[in-house]
Amino acid sequence: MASERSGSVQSVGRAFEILEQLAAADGVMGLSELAERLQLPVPTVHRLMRTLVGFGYARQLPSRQYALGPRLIQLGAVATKTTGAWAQPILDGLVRQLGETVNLASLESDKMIYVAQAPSPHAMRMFTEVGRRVYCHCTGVGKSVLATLPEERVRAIIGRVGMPPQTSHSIADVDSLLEELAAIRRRGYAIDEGEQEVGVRCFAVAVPNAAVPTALSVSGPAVRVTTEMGTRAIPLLQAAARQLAAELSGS
Amino acid sequence: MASERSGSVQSVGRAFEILEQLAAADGVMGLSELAERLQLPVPTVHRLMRTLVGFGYARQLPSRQYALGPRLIQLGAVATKTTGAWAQPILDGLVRQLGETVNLASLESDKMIYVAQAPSPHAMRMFTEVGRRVYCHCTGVGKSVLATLPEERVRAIIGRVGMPPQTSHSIADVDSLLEELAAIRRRGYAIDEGEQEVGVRCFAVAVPNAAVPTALSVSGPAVRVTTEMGTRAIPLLQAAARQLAAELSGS
DNA sequence: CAGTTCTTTTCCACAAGGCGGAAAATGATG
DNA sequence: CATCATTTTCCGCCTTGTGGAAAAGAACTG
Repeated sequence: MASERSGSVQSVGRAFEILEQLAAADGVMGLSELAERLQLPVPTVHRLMRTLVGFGYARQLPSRQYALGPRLIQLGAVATKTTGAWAQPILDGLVRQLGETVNLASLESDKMIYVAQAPSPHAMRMFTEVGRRVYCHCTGVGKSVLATLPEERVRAIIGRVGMPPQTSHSIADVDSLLEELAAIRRRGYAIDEGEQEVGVRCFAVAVPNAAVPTALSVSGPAVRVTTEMGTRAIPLLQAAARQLAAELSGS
Repeated sequence: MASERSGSVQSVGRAFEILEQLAAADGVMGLSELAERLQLPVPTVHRLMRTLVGFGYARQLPSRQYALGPRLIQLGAVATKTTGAWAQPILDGLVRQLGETVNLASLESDKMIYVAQAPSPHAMRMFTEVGRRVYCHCTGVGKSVLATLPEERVRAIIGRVGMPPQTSHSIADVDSLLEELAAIRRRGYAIDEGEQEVGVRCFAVAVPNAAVPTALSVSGPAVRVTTEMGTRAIPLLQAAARQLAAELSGS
């Protein structure tokens, strides 16, 4: 599950696996359960937990269970700001022109993670939090990014995380996906037709030559985000993507 | 600066010190600068950084500088949710009754960290982000918490972080602070009269018997948060604090 | 309330894993 | 193209983390 690259400091990796595990369980967990899930001896986990608690990255409840600590709040907030800050004005501009939610997402350990968002002014809108992680194969941003990668790397990603379908429209096998990616490369943008969530359509384009593969999308209910809107949105998205790319290499 | 408790795993502690350092510098830093600030040899920092980057908790910019990574966004989001979730309804209730911003903050490594907030409906309001950390001696929540601690512990905290004044109203020496704390214990609540930010008044009470010292406050511009409002707010705050304490021990 | 079982925590001998000095790559600067 | 600054790799030493075993606490139970 966690990406272990060689040359990594073991204990640090394990500490973060613990935090991820807690986050996945959405909050609290006992020591032994934690050890069980991570396939690590209990004392080892305990020592790491003590360290995390000592620093405030985890806390121990009166029930002796563990939870994520408040110190992570600040780190997360700063990370959000620094990751998305440079993009925010551009996203805001797009929302002003298009009136629908615009997202920026990057490839991170085989999934897409949303790093910035400008929400639509509409009351009924997508519920997508910055920081959320989604599969590549069934999202506009994910497919745009995959389309920029060599086939072997796409296969590697799918091999590791699989292609669990999110809706009945989700692409379910590798061959269909590769075909779709070819189509995306041809036309220069990706469409998500309710593949991630029923009734939601999304247009997406990749940010060219980004150091870490990144894409930009507009999404909203299919009744508002129509094909006609697409013809208007695509050029704007592509322009914004180029602008982001420029800023990215500029700094 | 960072709280090192014995029995901690060295490399894990260092890894987090790196992240904190990056967060403090509000974003990006080169390897050698990082090593310099942490007083650690460059190769050591490099190895830890490689680990952090490998896992996605840090990223390396094209300029080879390092920044906080997107993976922290999610951890922070979950931490925020699980830390403040149980308190949110109570805070929301207070805002409905008082019409001003309500904050919940906990003591964490000698400073107060905001763990939950319910913002005032007013347009002009305090800008306080959840996750932000402030000094104890010049905030309502901080003073309320200090007032619950034994004098020696207060002295220890001040000894470590000092009392840098934030405004001309800030308490600037230990003796005045201890007097103020005595007054707070007598009357049962703390007042912050523009000690943290000019023109902002704040009433605060500690959550009794919390495992980790925690306090609750209402704050806003002094023109709205008047002394008269205080007489109305204090009993509500105290009731809410008791309610929080109950929930805290209940779970 | 002793007896049983589960979980958390402490202890400690062992050696794996991390450490950091030195040197090699890489890239910036004049 | 030489020089300087910074990042990255290498590798031997030994500190530091590891995890089995056992103790200390909670939580059930008859």
